[in-house]
Amino acid sequence: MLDRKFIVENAEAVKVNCRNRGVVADLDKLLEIESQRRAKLNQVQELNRKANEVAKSIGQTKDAGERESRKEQGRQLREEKDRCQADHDRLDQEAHVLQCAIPNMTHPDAPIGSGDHANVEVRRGRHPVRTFDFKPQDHVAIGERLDLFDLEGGSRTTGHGFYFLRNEAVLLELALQRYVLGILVGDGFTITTTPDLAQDRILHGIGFMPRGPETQVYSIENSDLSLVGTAEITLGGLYSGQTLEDSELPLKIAGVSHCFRTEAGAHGRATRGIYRVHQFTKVEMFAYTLPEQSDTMHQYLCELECRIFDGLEIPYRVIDTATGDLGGPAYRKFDLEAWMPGRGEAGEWGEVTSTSNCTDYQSRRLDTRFRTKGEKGTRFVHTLNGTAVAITRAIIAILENYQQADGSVIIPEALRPWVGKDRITPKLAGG
RNA sequence: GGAGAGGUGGCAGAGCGGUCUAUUGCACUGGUCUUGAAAACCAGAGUCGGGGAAACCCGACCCAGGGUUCGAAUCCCUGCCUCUCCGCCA
Repeated sequence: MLDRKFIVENAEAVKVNCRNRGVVADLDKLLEIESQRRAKLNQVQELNRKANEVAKSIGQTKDAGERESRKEQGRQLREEKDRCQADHDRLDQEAHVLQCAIPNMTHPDAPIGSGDHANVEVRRGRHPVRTFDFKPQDHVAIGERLDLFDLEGGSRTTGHGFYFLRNEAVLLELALQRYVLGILVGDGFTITTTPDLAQDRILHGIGFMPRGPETQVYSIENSDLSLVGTAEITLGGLYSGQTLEDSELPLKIAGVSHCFRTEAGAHGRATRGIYRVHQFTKVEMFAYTLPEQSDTMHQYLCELECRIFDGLEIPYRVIDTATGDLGGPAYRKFDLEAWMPGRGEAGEWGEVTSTSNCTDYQSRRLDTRFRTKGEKGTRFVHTLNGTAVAITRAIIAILENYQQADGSVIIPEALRPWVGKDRITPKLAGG
């Protein structure tokens, strides 16, 4: 969320930003409520001051009658204060709801607009799109032929959108994790495995909406817990309420977790196979930085994602996401879209990773601050997140790009140490 | 799961209804002294919010949330967390 004082002082810029992002927010109402709240706050503080004064004087008063009359005065002041406080709290709550609906400000270089045409391709991966001398198949057909997924089994036990990985696909999942973790450790990340559940207030802070008809996540009944849609939630919540030292920033953490998403309202061609599923494994990168470091860190995370896919020798392009497609917390977002030759009529780009700079939007709600030595007070850290690897999407990219005319799939060299073979071939019938 | 102990400033650790504006020590910052440093001495110092050009003033904060009271770090209730012991378990 944005700072309330900032909103009041920059109302016009905030309005323009909402318009660019296609967000409807009642800013005028917020400004009105906020000014009422300020007035109430002053009343509360004044009444408190008076009541404190009275309470203090009673201890020093010897005369019994005088004490009684002061007590009565104190009682009345506190009662009046409580009424004002209740008014204030109600206004504060109202303002908070409106405030939460306002998206982050936007990086000046982010393209303005919405839809695919507005997004800008900023670079391509090192490996060009491969040309096939046969009609490439999609991952569903490849997986079926090589016995790599059981979609029906997932559907039977759990429901549509769930799956079993089988055979080499399991090894691929583990190999991908091991491959990126090696890179991340080498780059100074602290690697972690995270809880797959988090408290609703943490989900809120990150920008998710647990519970309610619009929710993107699954919630646990009779608790304040939800399954995480990404480790961004737990990694971002990790220092909630904490004050870090400026000397320990930037902090680079990676987390391996399962991701659970309801994907409410997402249907169509792209739901085929394991492209859009309700559960998958992901290695997520997260960074806490000083405000002046976040732009550089964002570029770095994007380059790291590129390095990971270049290392897998998969063609991709990088997209600078336009304002209309940015989620609420993001100040700027880059997506990596891998070439998926089996998709659509003649192949399509499909999102495989994404990295966002959320500036202080999340840290303000989660109350994650930093202290600068020699400086008074604290400031909010900047938070950034990026996908190191989302297993299912990466598997799709591998299978479709590495498929061979004979029906086999070559294992990317970078993964062979952990898969233990260089090619997936059809299983022998009856084997 | 059972029993017990405890959560107070960066850390250690007092306070048990109004002299708390939270004692004290260590660490920290500035100053005096010194060629420099150490020691000693003096002073200062938290966070959030409100007001102010500023000096500064005001409110809130002793794990969290409720309650009692004119007044709560202190008393009562609930929750969370930590530690010790026992049981159980991968």
